[in-house]
Amino acid sequence: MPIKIYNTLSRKKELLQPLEENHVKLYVCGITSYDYCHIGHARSALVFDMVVRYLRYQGYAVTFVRNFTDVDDKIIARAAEQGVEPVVLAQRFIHEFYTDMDELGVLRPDIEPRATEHIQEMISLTRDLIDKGLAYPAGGDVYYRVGKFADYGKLSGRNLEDMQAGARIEVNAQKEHPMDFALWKKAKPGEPKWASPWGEGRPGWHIECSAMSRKYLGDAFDIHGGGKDLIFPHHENEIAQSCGASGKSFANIWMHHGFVTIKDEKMSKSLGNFLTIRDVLRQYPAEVLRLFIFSTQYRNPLDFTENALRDARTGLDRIYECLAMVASLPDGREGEASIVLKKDRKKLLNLKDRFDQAMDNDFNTAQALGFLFDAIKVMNKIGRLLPDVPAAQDVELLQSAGNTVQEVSDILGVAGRDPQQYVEGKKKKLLASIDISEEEINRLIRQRDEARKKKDWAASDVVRDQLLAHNIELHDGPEGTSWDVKS
RNA sequence: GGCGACGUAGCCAAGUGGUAAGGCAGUGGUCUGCAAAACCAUUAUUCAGCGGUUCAAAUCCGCUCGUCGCCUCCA
Repeated sequence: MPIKIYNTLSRKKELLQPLEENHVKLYVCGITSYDYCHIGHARSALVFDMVVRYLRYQGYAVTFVRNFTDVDDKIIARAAEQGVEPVVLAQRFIHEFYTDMDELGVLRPDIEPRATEHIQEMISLTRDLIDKGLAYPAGGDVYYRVGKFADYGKLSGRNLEDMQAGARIEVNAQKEHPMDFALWKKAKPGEPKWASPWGEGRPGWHIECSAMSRKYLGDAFDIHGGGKDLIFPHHENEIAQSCGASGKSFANIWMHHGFVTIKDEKMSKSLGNFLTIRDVLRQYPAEVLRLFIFSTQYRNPLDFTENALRDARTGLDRIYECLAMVASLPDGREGEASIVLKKDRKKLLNLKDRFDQAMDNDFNTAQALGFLFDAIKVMNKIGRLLPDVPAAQDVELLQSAGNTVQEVSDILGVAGRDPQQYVEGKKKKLLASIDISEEEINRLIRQRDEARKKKDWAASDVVRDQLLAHNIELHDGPEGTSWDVKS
């Protein structure tokens, strides 16, 4: 099945047709490492993690490059505040980033280039642009001449005139045009600097992605991704640089994911409404966060609420509980009649196809999850209806559906733990949170049983309420009374 | 001011021309001494509003209202 991806450049869904047969080359803009990462960064990492996993599952070889911006104004400013060297600060937060990514179970990209290790490539790209008349040095800086690049504004759907009308850009006397942007910045005292044909300085932000994507993926590659906020100016400028220098096309498909919002407003440092990844991970396991992120299609905004996270946790429990049920199924017997309805059997057999279809349609994880939960509902129903000696074909159906659930969950990076251990582990964790011993619970249950035998319901209910006060709930079943910690 | 996205049940969210997936919550049922839990079933004559195109529209077109984003560093 062909995979369709929404391309920001054409504003349409397009067929993924890799330049190289069966090999997808993907470049994603990574973080500027000067602080802990927030949930928005987690969405970016998780979305592309899912994309890479899905493409590989569909048989593509994927070369995935994601950079680190480790020299930049914000890093320099923050380092100065803290009285450390910028490189030290950048290195520290790259380390913190890895801690978060590992906790989230994000697969490492194949190549993770750092800006400071590619200064020569940036200088040479800048020189190419000057040679072509697309850039000019001015007072130790080098600027890109946007007016010379005909397609400038094509990605973000703007033109130079409109942008100037509402521009809040400080006028820089050195620039020929207010929208010209820096490829190279002259060093100020005390800042990190490298030698260049234009004097000591450091690269501009946009040039690093052009230089590093060219080095590792070539002039043209398949997919370039990032958050919607990078469309302008970052990606627009990358296109101007890369296409300008190579005279060829650059990335074929531009993928941009939506923001994480809080109370429907973009999460950002300036608004002060951001949550770091570790803030959230303290309260919810990574798999819950993943399920939350994938509960909406990647291009839509995603509002962060306690309620949404709780829903995600309930959903994760459902997946694990279903898988645990399948794992504890008895052996079936050949020749027994099936109790499974034809339409339910079909639903289970079609799960993989439906999942793939949703994912092929611009990675519609929300729809894919809908199909997954639909199948789980059917599996639970069958599991409950199954007689003590079930038909072999019914057991096989559930086991095969369980395998499919496991397989598609892996693509989303959820349900990676042993389901029976998960269910037990959850119980243990709840057990640790109660203030009563198991002996005491069992003693009270025996006491209640005595009362119940005498049909002394009042006394029986007193015990039940007593246990409930300790968050213990009782289940009276045909085989006696069991108990659970209320979640 | 320019450009763009979005508006589907109490909440979240699919659906992109053929008569509204899924989840959470709610309601009913099974079970129970009564409960709880679990499971089963069920929940939008209707898709912000108004017009238009069409045999047929949540889906296409136009206008209105509302929300958000980009135009400055930002995932």
